[in-house]
Amino acid sequence: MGRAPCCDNKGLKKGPWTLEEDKVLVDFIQANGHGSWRLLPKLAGLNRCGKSCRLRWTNYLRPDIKRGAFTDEEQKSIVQLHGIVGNKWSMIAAQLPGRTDNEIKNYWNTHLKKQLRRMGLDEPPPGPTGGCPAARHMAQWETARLEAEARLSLLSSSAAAAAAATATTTTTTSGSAASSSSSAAADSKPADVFLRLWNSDIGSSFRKVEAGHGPPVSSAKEEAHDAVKPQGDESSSSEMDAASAEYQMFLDFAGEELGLFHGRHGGFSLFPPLDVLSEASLDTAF
DNA sequence: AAAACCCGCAACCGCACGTCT
DNA sequence: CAGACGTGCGGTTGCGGGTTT
Repeated sequence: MGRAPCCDNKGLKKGPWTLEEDKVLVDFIQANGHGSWRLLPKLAGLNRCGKSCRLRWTNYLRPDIKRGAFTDEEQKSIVQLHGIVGNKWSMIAAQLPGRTDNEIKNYWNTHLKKQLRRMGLDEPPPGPTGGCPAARHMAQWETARLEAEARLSLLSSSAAAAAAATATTTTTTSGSAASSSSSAAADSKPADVFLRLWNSDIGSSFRKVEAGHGPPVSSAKEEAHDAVKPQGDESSSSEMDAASAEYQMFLDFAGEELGLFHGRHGGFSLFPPLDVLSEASLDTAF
């Protein structure tokens, strides 16, 4: 595809922004919005390329940017999300209000990477398909579990609310959340994907595994499993292997096929907006 | 006190993707 | 349908401040 070079215009200023430039940019955007970034510098009277303006605004000048040290909660979120989506900084940033992708990326590279190394965890190769398998699987498992629980809980409450409000309902909706979700399972809307998976054979096998062992595969076992086929430890039965494979199918299907764990424009969402979910649930449940 | 080194962060660069014509 | 354009993203670089020698 053809692609116009962006910042090759001679004479455009590069490097650190001055206070005056910042002020011009902020004033202009607050008055007019940013509109087309390419046109913005001309309209605002800045001798910068549009890309530079956008970067300055999104990473530094935006009023909703949270500055200062990352909290423990934020750190945990970053580590967990990184385990799931890899170096998808914008997706991670989307889960941390007020933080920019650039900030998170820098924080990861300068603090967390080192911290993990110090803790004896090898630095995971970035990306959903790489990394410490145990950490990644645990993070994915936890995400999938939370997602499913949230949906079940929402469906349950919305079904109850709708049943109370609508006495004329002919079809019975008083079943369990699972039965509600079963009807939802017939639908193929993205919001119901987790429930569909959760109620599938694959999902039920994982619920069984979780009930007995927590996450499907223990860290040590998984590490060994991934690195070299365990020789002495055959206690990891074929059942366990099958569960592990199904678990991976579950996550891969949700992630790869349906774009739940990644996607360029906000495809990843731990908890989609409630209104969207409730709407979809109500649509399909009733 | 000064040079060397280290570290964190802002900014740049180039690619990828979606939309428009 | 192909190419041009606009934008967003991730990786990398370079500068400035702090620390160590």
